[in-house]
Amino acid sequence: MSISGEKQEKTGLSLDTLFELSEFFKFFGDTTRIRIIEILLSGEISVNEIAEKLNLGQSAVSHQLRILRTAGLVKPRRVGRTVFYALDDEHIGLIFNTGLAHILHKKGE
Amino acid sequence: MSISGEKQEKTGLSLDTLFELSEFFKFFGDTTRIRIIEILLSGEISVNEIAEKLNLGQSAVSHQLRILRTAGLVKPRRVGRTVFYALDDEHIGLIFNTGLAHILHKKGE
DNA sequence: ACAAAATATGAACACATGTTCATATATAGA
DNA sequence: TCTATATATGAACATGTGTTCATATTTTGT
Repeated sequence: MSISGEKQEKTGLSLDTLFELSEFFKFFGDTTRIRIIEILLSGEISVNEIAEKLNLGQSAVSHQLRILRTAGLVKPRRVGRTVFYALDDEHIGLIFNTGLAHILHKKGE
Repeated sequence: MSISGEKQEKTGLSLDTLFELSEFFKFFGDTTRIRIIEILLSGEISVNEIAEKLNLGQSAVSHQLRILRTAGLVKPRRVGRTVFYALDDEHIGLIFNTGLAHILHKKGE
């Protein structure tokens, strides 16, 4: 009755899970955040250095870092008055690179 | 002079590429689109069937399908007056599952 | 050709989101 | 304690985005 049913059953992911998944991808869906993530792929770096590299205001960067920090994608380490940020999760680089591989692949067609 | 430089060089991704990457992830950053993608992982399906499964209006679904279609993530096939949609790119499932693995991993901590 | 069914699309509206500006907090040094 | 530096945060503002409603388009059957 499960396999021979008249309609194909769904994968079984809950609405909550799918919502969380879309919320997760949202973090990658902003140019500033993606650029921050790319920088962090090279290692730990301070807020001001990020702002300089991105040519953005310190406030804008700090706001985005808070979003990434709250989401657990990024982890702060305080040294004196400067705060260094690093990627908190090994998967972040994987997802970044998977997406990157996709668009590079698309370009090469 | 490249390896022993005083500052670490960047990965070398252009602003354009990083912008495209964030735009790409944006497609996954919406609950409705993620749910559509999940449904399409099970195979081709018509617009109305998607709307029924999602309990959403036909218009809302059609609008989202247009976004996914324009982005090349989804491909239409017309049969009579009904249009069946399917994932156009093999990578879509990979990215979906990579993100899914991440949040499921996070939950299990 | 006409009516019905399936899908697409434009406009309007509500809501989310990112940046800026001003200011607060925290830490180091004198 | 006072000042300077680094970062964080709240409010305001502008822009982007998704849904709804109405309507257009496409195709089938009569």
